[in-house]
Amino acid sequence: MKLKSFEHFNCSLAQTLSVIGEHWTMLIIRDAFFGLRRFDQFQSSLGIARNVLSVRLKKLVQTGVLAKSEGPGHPEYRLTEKGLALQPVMIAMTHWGDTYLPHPDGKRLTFVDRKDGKPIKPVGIYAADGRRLKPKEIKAKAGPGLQDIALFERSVPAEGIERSE
Amino acid sequence: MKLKSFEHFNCSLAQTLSVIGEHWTMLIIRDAFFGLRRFDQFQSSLGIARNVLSVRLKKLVQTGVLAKSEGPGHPEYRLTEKGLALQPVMIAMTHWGDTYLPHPDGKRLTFVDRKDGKPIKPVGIYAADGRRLKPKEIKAKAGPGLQDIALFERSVPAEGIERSE
DNA sequence: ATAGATAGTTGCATTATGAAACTATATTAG
DNA sequence: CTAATATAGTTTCATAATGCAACTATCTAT
Repeated sequence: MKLKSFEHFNCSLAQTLSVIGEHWTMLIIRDAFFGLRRFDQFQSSLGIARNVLSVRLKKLVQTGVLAKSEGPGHPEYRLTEKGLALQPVMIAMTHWGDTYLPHPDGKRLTFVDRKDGKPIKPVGIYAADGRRLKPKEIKAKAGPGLQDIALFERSVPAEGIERSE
Repeated sequence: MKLKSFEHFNCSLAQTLSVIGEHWTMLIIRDAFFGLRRFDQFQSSLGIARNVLSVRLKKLVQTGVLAKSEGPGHPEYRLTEKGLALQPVMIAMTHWGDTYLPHPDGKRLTFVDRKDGKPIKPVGIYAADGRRLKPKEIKAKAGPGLQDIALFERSVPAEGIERSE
């Protein structure tokens, strides 16, 4: 009765969750984005149990999200390109929290373009021509990799994402 | 020794995770996006244990992500506006999985603009003028709600997101 | 070489999950 | 209206994951 893994789902979201979906993992990645690199930095920043941190870091290295420095000196963990690519996920989640679970005093963090200091465009879904799309203005289409289309087919005309015929 | 909650962190990402970060929760939300509404639909779609599903649904209703139908008839769970606003999170995660944990046969799903059927703009971070920004082209600035700036201050000059001076 | 700091590992108590059986409510068939 | 079935949970129990503290090992500085 192991904790059920999501890897068997043919679903990119489930695949992603199997890598970053465990307790603490996203917060470790956030810390890495903010420059933390060493075991004790993560540990004291998060208050995570050391054994759990150990397991999480190992898996993140194994899945290629973090790279562990080799050679002499204390180990350091840094985001790989694959890990850096999680930035939109992190910012989307942060933005949702800012909006729906806000701090009473106002925004905690703002993300700005380093070049000119202007805030980034709000996270969201945009059409090819740049229009901002609302949840129900989007459809999902099955691609070649969707073999087990059971769920997709079973879906009734959808709430938010209508399936394509 | 309860499972540690993230609510005490003054961090919008942690707040978000305290709502959607538990095992199974994001997949339930995905199913809701694809139109599933009833207990047994979620259960058989995911293969989740019924007691766990029960707990998850209760919490999602309590946090306002899902709304449970009242009155007679079998209960139905639907995304609220707050829940629909998780779409960018879901799509960002799906996109990352498509890119870095792909199915051998190709993309599983494509999201398209319902109006013209064209694929949406790739999920990412965009500058105010529309330029696509890479991870390291972004800085984080502390806002008024960031009272405990310990972590933020401790952060060394950052990997991916440089903190503002 | 020694002392302290950093990076883990080990062992144990508790909580959360997985699975199956059980109960309760709602719907359908007769 | 009643009986049968479907749906929506709850309960119980075994196991795995987490939290915590103590321990060991490795690295760094003096």
